[in-house]
Amino acid sequence: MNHLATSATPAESFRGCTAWMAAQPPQEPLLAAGTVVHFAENREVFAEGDETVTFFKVVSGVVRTCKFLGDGRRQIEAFYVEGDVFGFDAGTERRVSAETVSECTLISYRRRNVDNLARNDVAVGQQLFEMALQSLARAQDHCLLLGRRGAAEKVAAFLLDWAGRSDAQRMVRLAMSRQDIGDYLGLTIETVSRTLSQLERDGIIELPNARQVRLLNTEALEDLAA
Amino acid sequence: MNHLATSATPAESFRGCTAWMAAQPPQEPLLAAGTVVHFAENREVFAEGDETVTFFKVVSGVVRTCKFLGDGRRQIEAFYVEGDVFGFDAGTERRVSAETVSECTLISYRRRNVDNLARNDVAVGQQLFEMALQSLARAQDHCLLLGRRGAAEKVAAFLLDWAGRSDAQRMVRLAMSRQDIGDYLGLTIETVSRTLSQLERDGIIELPNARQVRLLNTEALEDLAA
DNA sequence: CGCTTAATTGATCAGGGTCAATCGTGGTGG
DNA sequence: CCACCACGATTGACCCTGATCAATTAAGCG
Repeated sequence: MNHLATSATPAESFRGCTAWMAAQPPQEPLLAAGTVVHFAENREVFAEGDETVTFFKVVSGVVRTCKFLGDGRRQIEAFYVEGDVFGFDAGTERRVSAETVSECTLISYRRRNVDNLARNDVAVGQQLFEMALQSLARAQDHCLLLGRRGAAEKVAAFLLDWAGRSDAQRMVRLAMSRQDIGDYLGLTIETVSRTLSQLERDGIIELPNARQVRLLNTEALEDLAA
Repeated sequence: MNHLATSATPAESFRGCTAWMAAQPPQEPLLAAGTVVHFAENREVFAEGDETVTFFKVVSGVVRTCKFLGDGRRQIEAFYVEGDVFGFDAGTERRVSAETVSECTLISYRRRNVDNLARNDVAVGQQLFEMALQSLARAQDHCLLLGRRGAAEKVAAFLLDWAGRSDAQRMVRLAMSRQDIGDYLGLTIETVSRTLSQLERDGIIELPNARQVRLLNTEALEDLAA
């Protein structure tokens, strides 16, 4: 069932030093306390079906959450980068798996501790709620992408999304493989590759190497992403 | 922009009697007060871009939430039936539109009133949070469906989903048109229709009429939905 | 420097979309 | 009461996008 390197036990990648961030700004009481954990590339953070006892904030690296079909087909729900929070789930059981795309440093929060926090501070509950709605909005956008867009539109939207997260907006560094991109967009690696090549031939992007994309004509991309 | 009958102003369909449900069970303090509103079939409840001031609970009828692309392509995010709550949104602006599939009775709640409630009662915040996570889980399942499943799998999953909501689980009554089903599953009406016909030819379902489906072989459906 | 794995490119195929004709049904009015 | 109409659903013929299968190239890495 597990398609990842199985050598990564939680214990191995765990660097369990509790991080008390006393200097945390007051608008983030929620994140005042947590445990720093470290993962190598392509490791499982948690799996669908696991009991939900923690959630995470990304300090560095990129995380993907995904679901699997019986025959191995995979749908990546979302990518999370520095500052993003993931690992909320309805009920007590994980509805998605989470895996590291690159080497990652995360902060792990015990759900129960945060529940206690929320009991004492309504603002914390408010903040949790907002983060859940944020995830919901992303998932809804993703549905539109998956259900109603063609390959070129999907890839264009994907590039623009990552350009937005990148500081040097013209040069996008992709942390993930073509397989990851395909599984996020509901395409095969071949189609992703061909579409990128076509965009390059059209002079809309440039591909110095497989993991870097220079956006030459953002407007054309936006037209495609419509 | 508005593809629906434009004759339905909020005022028209509004039957603004405040509903104080004193006998409401204690586990639902959130829903203790609201305003009953009534809508005809195929009317807009709210539109993408509207300011978010309310959310809704379905008393009777079916509601769809959806997003549109510039050229009219539509993706239905979810259907809501009796007891479901919809209309949460991150920020102050609607990210989806909501429309009635059938004639509907809803209860409308002012966000602000509920915020006040939540300030006094942590359990209310908790409940809001759970409902948001519920929506998130549904959206994630939907992404997997849209991104990684074929037409037959999509239709089978759809039928099973509605069989679950129906009391007479063998006989599923579809409240929505083929167009709605297509826009939910990321298919055309023709493909939906063809797939249903094929399932009937295979002896898996029976179609007494366009809006009713009898499930003859649930197991085969579940195999398809995998 | 060869080995392994990821990415690209090409040839072919199939699932689902598009366009168009027909069928069915429910509503309306003569 | 029934003929007609309008609209939704079904069915058929054909096409196109993206998947599949296969070969080649490129890029880390020991």
